[in-house]
Amino acid sequence: MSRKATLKDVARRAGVSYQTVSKVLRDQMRVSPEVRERITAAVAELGYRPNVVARNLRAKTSHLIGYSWQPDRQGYFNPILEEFEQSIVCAAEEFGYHILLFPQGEGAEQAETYRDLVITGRVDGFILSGIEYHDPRIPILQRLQVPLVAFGRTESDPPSAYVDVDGGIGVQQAVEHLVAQGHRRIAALAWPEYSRVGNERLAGYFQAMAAAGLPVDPAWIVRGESDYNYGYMAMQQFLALPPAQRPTAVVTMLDLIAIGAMRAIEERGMTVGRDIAVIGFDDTPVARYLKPALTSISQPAWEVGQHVVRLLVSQLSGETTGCQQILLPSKLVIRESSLGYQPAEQERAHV
Amino acid sequence: MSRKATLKDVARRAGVSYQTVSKVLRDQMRVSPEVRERITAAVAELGYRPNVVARNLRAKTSHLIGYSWQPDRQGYFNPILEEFEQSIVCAAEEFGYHILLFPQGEGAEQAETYRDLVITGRVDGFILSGIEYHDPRIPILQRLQVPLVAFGRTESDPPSAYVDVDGGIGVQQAVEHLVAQGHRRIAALAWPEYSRVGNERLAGYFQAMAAAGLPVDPAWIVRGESDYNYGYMAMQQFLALPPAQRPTAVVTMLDLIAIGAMRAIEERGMTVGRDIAVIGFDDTPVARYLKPALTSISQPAWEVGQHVVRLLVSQLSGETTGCQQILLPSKLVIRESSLGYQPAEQERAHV
DNA sequence: ACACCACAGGCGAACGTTCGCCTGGATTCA
DNA sequence: TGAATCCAGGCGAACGTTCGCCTGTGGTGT
Repeated sequence: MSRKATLKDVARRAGVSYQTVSKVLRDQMRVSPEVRERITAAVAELGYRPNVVARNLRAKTSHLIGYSWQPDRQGYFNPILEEFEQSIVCAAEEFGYHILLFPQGEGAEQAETYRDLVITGRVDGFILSGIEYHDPRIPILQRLQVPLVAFGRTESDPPSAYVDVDGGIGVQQAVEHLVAQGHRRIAALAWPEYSRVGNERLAGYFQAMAAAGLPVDPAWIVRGESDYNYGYMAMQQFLALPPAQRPTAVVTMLDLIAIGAMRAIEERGMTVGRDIAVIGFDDTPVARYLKPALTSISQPAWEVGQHVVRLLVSQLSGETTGCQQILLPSKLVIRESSLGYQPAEQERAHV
Repeated sequence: MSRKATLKDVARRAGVSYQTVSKVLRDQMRVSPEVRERITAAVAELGYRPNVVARNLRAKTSHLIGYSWQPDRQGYFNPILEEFEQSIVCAAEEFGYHILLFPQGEGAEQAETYRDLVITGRVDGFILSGIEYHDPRIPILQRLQVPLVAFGRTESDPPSAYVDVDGGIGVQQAVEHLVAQGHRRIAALAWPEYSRVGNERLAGYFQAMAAAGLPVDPAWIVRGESDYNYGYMAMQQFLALPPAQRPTAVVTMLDLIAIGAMRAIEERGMTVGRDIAVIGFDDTPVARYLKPALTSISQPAWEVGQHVVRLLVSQLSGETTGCQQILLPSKLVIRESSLGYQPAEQERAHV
């Protein structure tokens, strides 16, 4: 095995032309059982495996899928994307594809990167995550006419394929759950207005509040970035409100934000759950081990990955099958941080 | 741009042979300024980029690096590997390589996967993580004569390249820190004996205890897997020991284990830090946000990735440069969970 | 004026496949 | 028995590069 065996080596050993070997191995040709036997024997003896580079050159394909992902800010963790990545790798393998990772660059340089990967024939298609409004990657790739599937709703024209999690449903469930626990003043720690994902989730909040016939005080909606401090500061802001206006429950966009909020509550000498309920998002692995255990909204990241790959492979094999846009529900996971609510004195008087 | 431009297209436009274009673009040939100008103009107009598949076929290379990684058990999170992965992707790109992900299979099937990736010419080399004693992947790849660099110490013969974090140093620092805080009975929540990484870290513990002249009670060493429950149960076990034998500080192998231990302490009505100090490992992003904030040992995962890629690329370019084994130090990050120790009455009497 | 050399640039071949068409011998049918 | 049919298998070409060698021209030294 000093040199890798090629079709010609196998052919010489089997006493046929190398093209015949190629065809037989791919079941493209009927041959006598005897010849077939000689060929398979030669393949086994030489340990022959087709050279994918040569194959790809001929077929103008690479059987590689590019996965564009943005390196996380230091210290920010995203278990959802981690699970998603594992999912697409496993799914791709089943279809005979592999995942090529590349970091997402900035602006024009980024466009060049995509163009390069496509034009140089490195990848056959793309998977994108972290889709935001007017994501610049979509038009770039559409102009290159390369198949793509996004994890996240896209609003391009023509429409492009995507799979997304309906975060609104989870938030809606969360609000309903809080209402059932007796909460009436429910706040939301949202993301900035430019965040598509954040707005979709927030919509679930408004919908559920309206459905429950509860008013929404503008002071209950605070927007900020994905970090602990935002949750901490925003909760302090809530706690500074007069008791009658102060929310008794908070829905957040991220577990880390929820953790910040929980800390602010505790530092005020209050108890999370009993005094103020807190709900996170993503159901980070540690959520269940926090004290109190954090109620959170979990995303079916694995399923998303499976669907994404399935859609992309169907595009790559030329099938223009119907619906290329899939929405999966998120799901509320109830734990201690949203249980045990005991309204304060004046509250109970009101009810 | 309906069809991708090739060397021949550029050559036709520039009025030279396509081989000349190839050589000029790679600076392998001196040409008249005039011809060079015509060629670069043609390249720009056609948006030509060399087809990497064809190039790789000719050069018998793929410029792809395989990264073998084991899908995590559900709910287990490993921010270290996440950071490591991002690091190798970025570093590889700088050298003109890309990272190909593939899930690690089991046993014989696994060997077949590696063989396939190499023999079919898909990847030029491998990066491995999660190295354990007698890792089966090393001999497989060595037999295939394919360059590899591991994240984790290997003890193969002939030796193979690796980069690893010296976890022992961090544990040593942790113990020294605990001793400085006044602790004398320090326990260790270790990993099973088959864990190479665990044993290396535990060695740091023994070394530091010996250096401080402190005896180690066998009851203080407990072994278990990487989960919350192990930390929780083991700590309960410690708490059941008679006060004079009970450890006042615990060093663990993972933040999640430390979290379990903290919970057991709190449930017993004791205070982490003041009564019993707890130290984690990996410095997970949430560690600083726990209550109390968790002292932990951080690994320079990003640097490890940079070194791994550098070593691999040097192997791939045929350089047999000297030292191919690098050990980077881990570092103790002190937070509340190991501060504020106040020995109980009888302890102070002893001192 | 002749041999020599440097150098710009061309040309054929090779990398390992896959694809489409061709060939020649055996089989079938009238 | 002759022509039409079938089928196993061969052959040349192509995918887009890179590599090594060859050629022709212009300049230089004697």
